[in-house]
Amino acid sequence: MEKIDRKILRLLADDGRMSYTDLGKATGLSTSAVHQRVKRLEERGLITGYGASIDHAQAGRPLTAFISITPFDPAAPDDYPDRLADVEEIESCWSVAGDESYILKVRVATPADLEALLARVRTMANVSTRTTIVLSTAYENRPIG
Amino acid sequence: MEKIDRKILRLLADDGRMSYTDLGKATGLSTSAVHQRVKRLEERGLITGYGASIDHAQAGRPLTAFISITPFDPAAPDDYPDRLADVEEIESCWSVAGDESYILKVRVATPADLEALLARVRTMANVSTRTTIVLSTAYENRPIG
DNA sequence: CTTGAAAACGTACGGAA
DNA sequence: TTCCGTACGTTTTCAAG
Repeated sequence: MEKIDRKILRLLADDGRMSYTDLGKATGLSTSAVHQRVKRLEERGLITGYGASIDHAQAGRPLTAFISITPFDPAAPDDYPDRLADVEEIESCWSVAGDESYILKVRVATPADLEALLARVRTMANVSTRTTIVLSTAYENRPIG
Repeated sequence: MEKIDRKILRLLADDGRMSYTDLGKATGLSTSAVHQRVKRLEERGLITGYGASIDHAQAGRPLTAFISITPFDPAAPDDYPDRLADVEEIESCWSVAGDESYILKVRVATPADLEALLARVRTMANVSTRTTIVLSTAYENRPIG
């Protein structure tokens, strides 16, 4: 991939609403040229979508936590993401190599909600859990060069 | 906060480029009414920004990892986020309550890059590290209702 | 919240380097 | 190919009611 495309990705990661006009000025291309490049980046799947960043604390979910899960039954099928997909408190789900099998990132309103969520996760997925509470977020989802 | 604002947040989290026209149709408001609401949500800091989601694997950083860090000196000042802010491989930095003090989420191209990054983090911050490699991302930064 | 009007933007297409 | 200019419809934006 090319230098200008990288720059476009960086700019759009930083401000997904930047106009093609401004993208053009920033890259030294015409509006239509950047437009074509962005469309191509979308088609090739390099840009997977656009989203707004929400202040979840202000939006009613001030408590963030990581839940690491370990299956009770080592022979159990690895379909945790599917089984947990409907749990809206779960923001992210990674399969990992390490002490545990999966890591979930969750957002809830109160400790009581976290407790209830943990109970749900444990019974839905038949796993043991280890929870790490987030005290503060220094930065999150920074655009990466 | 109100039901319609919640809906707007959800829609924009899902598609940060949705037009005010479409937001209006989805919420039953006029274009300018949603426009005003969105601007107010931005001013109040509920919407902190807009971004494009990048396929980092395709963009040259296929390897994601979590690095948990523990200070060697328990009396050391808690300025790790600042000290590490210039390290572009670090996408997120959380202060946590648990076995460790901070969790970093990083993206690199190769295991060798991860090795070099770990060395940098250890010396820059005078910490010990525990690394968890991400095998696959089931979902990440899902919009939360 | 609505209307309304001007400016800016997205988008498609033909042609040039 | 990739890029540029033009042209048209749509969207954004900002008053004022």
